[in-house]
Amino acid sequence: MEYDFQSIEKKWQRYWAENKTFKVYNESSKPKYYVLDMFPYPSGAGLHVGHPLGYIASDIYSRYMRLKGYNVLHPMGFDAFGLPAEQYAIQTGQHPDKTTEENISRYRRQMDNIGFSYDWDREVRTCDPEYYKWTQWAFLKMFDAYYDAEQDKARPISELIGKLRQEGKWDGLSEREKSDLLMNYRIAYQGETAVNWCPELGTVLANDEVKEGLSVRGGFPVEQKKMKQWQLRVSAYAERLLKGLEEIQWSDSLKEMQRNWIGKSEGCEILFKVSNGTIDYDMTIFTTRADTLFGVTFMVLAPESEWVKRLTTPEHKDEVEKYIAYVGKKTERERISETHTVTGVFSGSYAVNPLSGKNVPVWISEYVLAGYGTGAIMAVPAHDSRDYAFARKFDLQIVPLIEGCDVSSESFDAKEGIMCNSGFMNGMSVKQAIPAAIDYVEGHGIGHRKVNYRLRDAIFSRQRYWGEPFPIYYKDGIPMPVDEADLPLKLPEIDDFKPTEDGQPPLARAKDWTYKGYPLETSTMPGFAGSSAYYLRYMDPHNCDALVSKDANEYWRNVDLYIGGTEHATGHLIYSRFWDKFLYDMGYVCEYEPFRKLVNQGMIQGRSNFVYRIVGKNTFVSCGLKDKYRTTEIHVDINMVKNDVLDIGAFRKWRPEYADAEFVLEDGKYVCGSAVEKMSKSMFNVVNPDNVCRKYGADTLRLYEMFLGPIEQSKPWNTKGIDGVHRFLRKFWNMFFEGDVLAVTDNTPTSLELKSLHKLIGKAQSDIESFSFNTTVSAFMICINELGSLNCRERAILEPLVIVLSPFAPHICEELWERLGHEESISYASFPKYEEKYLKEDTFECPVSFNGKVRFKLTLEKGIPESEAEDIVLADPNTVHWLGGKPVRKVVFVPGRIINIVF
RNA sequence: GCGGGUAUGGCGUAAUUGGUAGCCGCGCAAGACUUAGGAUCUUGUGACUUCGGUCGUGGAGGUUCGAGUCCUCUUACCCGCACCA
Repeated sequence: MEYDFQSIEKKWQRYWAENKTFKVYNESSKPKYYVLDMFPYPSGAGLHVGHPLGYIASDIYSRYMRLKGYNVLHPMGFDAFGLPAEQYAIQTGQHPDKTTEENISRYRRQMDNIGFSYDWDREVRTCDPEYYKWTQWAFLKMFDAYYDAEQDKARPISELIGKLRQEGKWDGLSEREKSDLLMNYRIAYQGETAVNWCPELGTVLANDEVKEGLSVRGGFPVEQKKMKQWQLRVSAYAERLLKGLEEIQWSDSLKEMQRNWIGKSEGCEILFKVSNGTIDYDMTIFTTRADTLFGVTFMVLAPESEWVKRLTTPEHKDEVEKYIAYVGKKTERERISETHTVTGVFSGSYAVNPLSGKNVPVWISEYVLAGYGTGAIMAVPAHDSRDYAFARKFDLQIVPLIEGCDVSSESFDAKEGIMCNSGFMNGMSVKQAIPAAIDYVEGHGIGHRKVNYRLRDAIFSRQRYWGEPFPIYYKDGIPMPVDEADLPLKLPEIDDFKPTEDGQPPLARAKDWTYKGYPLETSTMPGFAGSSAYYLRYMDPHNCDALVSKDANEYWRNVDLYIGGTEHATGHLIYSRFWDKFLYDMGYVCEYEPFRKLVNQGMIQGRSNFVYRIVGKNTFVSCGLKDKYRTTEIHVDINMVKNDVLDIGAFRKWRPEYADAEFVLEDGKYVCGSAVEKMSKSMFNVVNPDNVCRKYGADTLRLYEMFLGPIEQSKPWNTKGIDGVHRFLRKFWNMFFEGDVLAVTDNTPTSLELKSLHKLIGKAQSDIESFSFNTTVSAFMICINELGSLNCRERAILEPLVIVLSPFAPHICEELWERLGHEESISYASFPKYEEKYLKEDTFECPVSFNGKVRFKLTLEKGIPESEAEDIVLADPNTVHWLGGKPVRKVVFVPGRIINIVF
């Protein structure tokens, strides 16, 4: 009987939708399991074969856990606010709402084609007012909270006001003073800092939205600018975000990425007396190398540091101002690319080294960052390469502090060796000197221990339209929260999505954008706002009274398995953990880590094809001959290329300018060049899963994507092996039929058949649980080959087989399940029990090798029970009694293993 | 520069976690059935070989009776961070 995957898949996709097979309830006697995918941003390009990789894996796991008897929450939604839809709106005037809606339905259609087992009744969309009501709600809660350092958690701001009142710092303040004071404490606060300003996008960006000085979305230059922005006090959670990593099952690399991003460094703050000749100040710097204090030969301030003004002496004023202006003009990108050019200027002031008492000059240089530490450093050129480069350029003194180190051509940065030139530290090793120096500094009142984090507060406002409006209005310029009862504060309609002529965000165009007669905030929230707590909303998506009810939250708790890409390592995955911890502090949720286990699926790269056009001509040269000409490489649509051979007819039709193109062929063919690149529309290398489904079916696509290799590995898409997987499914299908009739018997299976089945069950179980889906697929193929050659037709074998395969290839399995006479969906079946006893053989040979030379075989007699196998002594004492000079006592037979020799 | 990872046939990969290296699939070769094959089935397929064997998991050492797996050094590639004091 023919395996008609198209009608089978259509039939079951409809059946699942109509019967709500995968609807999941919050009440169940079963244990819960929560499997989550990172929800997609619905872009205009649609899904390509890379997207479903993680979705297929999570779907397999969900289906598997259902069969294992769990109540599985497996939802899907859309991260629908964001820049691309808005950029598109600006260009076309089309409302982002409309394009977003269209994109979502395309995504939905594509996902349905693959047969995912989502409970679509729980779908969330971040741009839906009923959803973003809770994003705004969380913001209000953060606005109304502060971080209590003593309890080490967030508390309502009313508690802080109580404390301030007791300390006499509250009563008598004006409204504005009160507001300004509280802004220094609120978790969500408005503050003026240097931000990443992207003029092209007309908005500020968070640190994780900027890479190499360019915006991640769009790749436009970004500059540093001081602006007043809404921010989230993520930095208050730095230590807890770091500690929490220890108890979650994420990959080491991902945890490491978060650790780096949080960037904890332990050191101390040290007070330096500085003087500009007329006034003396105390200036604080941060260092992790207090042991090098005796080698400090100059100080450096960041150009943006507030100390610059105070310490610039009149005779250096011109020069310093010129330098500051020069630095200020540079874009972030220029600053990064010119990292190795040393620039700086002398302020005219001097500082006193608190240990040696020597006067050292204070310089200003862009290599010191305003945002880290105190924006000022002590420079130890002998032991820091950056200070070294600076000292060499401006001819400053270099004092080595480690015996025998050579600083004639580079600094000695390693933390090893014996100290010298260092007063009381002389003779100590560096490892001893570091704590000794800190103790000394603390003991003499010139500084104190300090832990610094690289993690900054998250800039939370965007000067854009397509995002959540802030529930904030301004009463006489003082920011006030919108009443909770008035949420959601809906995004107003506007007719033009560009910023206003005077640089106001687009919301300033909205008519009547006011609340209680006062103007509302015109910025909107960033992309990560809506994605920070979406996993909580899935637990209770239709609740109008709470983000998630207490019952629902206590049942589902947190995500057991989260699958998604690494690209969110320092964005979403930090913010989401922060957001969750805040809600935990305030008692709204019961778990302080949102994602227990996280698996990163690798990227599926595209394989691009190129043609080579001779410069200035409309002639194209085949790849092997291209070196004989001056050519330019042009991406061609991979749909016009088969096995790297170009379909010339299709190419001529592709673009009008190629209609009369000419070709220089090799062996009568035009051979294209190829490369592995990111799958993207602009490189014409996108493989659409719809096409694969049409040609081979969703089950083949699912199996094939898993078969491609380990889930965490990145790999290029190639369709070469897909026929093999498809063939396997056809073979599987044919096992059930003789001609056009079902040929399944109720005979008792043979021991060989049972062995084959249980080998598969055992392997599938352990492999699925360790996410080795590629080896599971291999195991299926082996099993089907074995059973095929045994001409297996027994229901007792085939039925469990269908169940085991069903998480991977659900459509074909449902169809067979039904034909086997079952009325309920296979989702309600239970995973077959693995029975080791079927694997036992009557006789088996255990070859053992040692010394690389001698080999012998051990044969266990028929009928010897496993429990007695331990006591079997090797038959030939001359061969094995001595192994590497040690006597062999016994040989233990362990099922599934070859042999274990015990000495 | 710092951190993480990877390296196995022509290709994607596997190896019971220290125990017969190369499972499964692709590709390739031969054969069968065919008017035909980009269909299906069977068999073979790491290299060398004087057919006895020998060599073989990026490279060089080491531990071990035994190493793809553990340790040291080294090379190449991928990813992340990067004047973070």
